[in-house]
Amino acid sequence: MKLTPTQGHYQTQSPMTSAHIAQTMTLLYMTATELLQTIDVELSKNPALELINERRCPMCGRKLPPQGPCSICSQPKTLDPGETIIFISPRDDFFTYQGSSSSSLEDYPEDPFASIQLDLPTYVLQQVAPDLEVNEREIAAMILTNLNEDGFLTIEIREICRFLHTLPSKVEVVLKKIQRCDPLGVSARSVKEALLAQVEFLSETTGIPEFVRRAIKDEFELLSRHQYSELAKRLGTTVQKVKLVSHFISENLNPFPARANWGTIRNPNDSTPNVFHQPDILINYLNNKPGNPLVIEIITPSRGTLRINPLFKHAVKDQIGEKQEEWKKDIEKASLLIKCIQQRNNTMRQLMEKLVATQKSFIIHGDTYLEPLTRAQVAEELGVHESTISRAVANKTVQLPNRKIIPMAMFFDRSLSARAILRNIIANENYALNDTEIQEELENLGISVARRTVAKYRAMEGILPAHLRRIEKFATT
DNA sequence: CTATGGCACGGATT
DNA sequence: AATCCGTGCCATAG
Repeated sequence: MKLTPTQGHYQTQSPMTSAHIAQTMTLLYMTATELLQTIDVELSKNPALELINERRCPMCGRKLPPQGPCSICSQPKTLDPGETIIFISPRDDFFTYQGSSSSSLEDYPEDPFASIQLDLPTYVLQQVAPDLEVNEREIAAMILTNLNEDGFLTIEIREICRFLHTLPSKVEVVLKKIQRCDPLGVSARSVKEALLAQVEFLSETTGIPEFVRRAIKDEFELLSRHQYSELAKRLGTTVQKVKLVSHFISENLNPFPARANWGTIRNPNDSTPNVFHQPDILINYLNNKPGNPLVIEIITPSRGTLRINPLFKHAVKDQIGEKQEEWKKDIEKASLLIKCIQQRNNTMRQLMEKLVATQKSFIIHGDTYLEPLTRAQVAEELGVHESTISRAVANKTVQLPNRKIIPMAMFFDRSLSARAILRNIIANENYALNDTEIQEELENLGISVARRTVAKYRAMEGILPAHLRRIEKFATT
């Protein structure tokens, strides 16, 4: 692994040991959430490692103001001068960050091709409709028309009551029904409520670890800050168990019901719930204004800055014999961890630079603009091994400016844009085109795929074959 | 007879 | 070495 000359930054790069490389690799695999957990583990068992309550830039180590990125390291650079701001962002507020939520979806440029998808209210309505009493319908309608883009209810229950002349208890009933629909927890009034709704639903089919409910219900604040020891105390249990709880939550629950992956294919009979982890990368427009440069925020979890405890380091000298050896090892391990985290940040940033440079229009304009890209290409351009990129991409998610959360691997999807165009062709067809005709149409647009492949794409998008579309879309009996 | 889906093969990707 | 993806061939449903 070699350093690229473009990195004019200040990391002190000492020669790498094999242990260093190995650990960097494992850290790369981890999502932000997992990384936080390993750091916590390390902190608790390694006395040489210390967390100081001070914001510092993870790249260069400068002190930072309470908010915002490092002014030096976030300078737009190299590939894309003046266009993209990219920085590593230390955060601790895991379940609560959401960028600034003021902007609504309408503000964003539409993908001219990606036009046909159900909007959230319709999609949910289709699911609840069979379960609703007649007099519950208008309540449901009102709830569903007052959701924001994350799927939260933006209106007070009593307002609904006043408007529809009904009882709060009635509204609650409908609300409960809606919350059981596909973006599980949709129509909740807070992250907390959304999570609880999801727990309720899951508990019917699978087991829920103990304390999960209580942790969310009563100690949500502590939970979202990952303050395990305090949490354990309050719940009257061990830190171990609390970690299990936290892990369960991040694996199985989604704090923002409608934000995950909305608008891609969704298969009603596919039982895997629409759950994604917290994003590891946030992409936004500067000041949330479309048209502004992109701001890439790479999340690195921390409540402060990690460093080697100077007192401990000092104390080593006074120790003798075995004890000293042991302590030295601790220091070594601690500094290794810190270096590896830096390395991880560095790799992630380089990767994102490349990714944004090539996939910018995808990020801004949507699926159809995805450029074909392989991990191998990126690896070569960055001069790192393929597996490094694979690891960096695996299991991570990215939140786009339109606030959808997508798996990072989507940047490498070979057929996404072809499928998006296919969707569009079918949306605009005048009669039900068969697969061969679609294939020709795609050929005209410069996409050559086999007829058989068209069928596959169609299936992936959940689009019916021609003869069935004829009945459904064009009522030609 | 035509349109589509299943299975399996081979090359690319991870 | 394992997996994914596009494709061709063939069976079958309409």
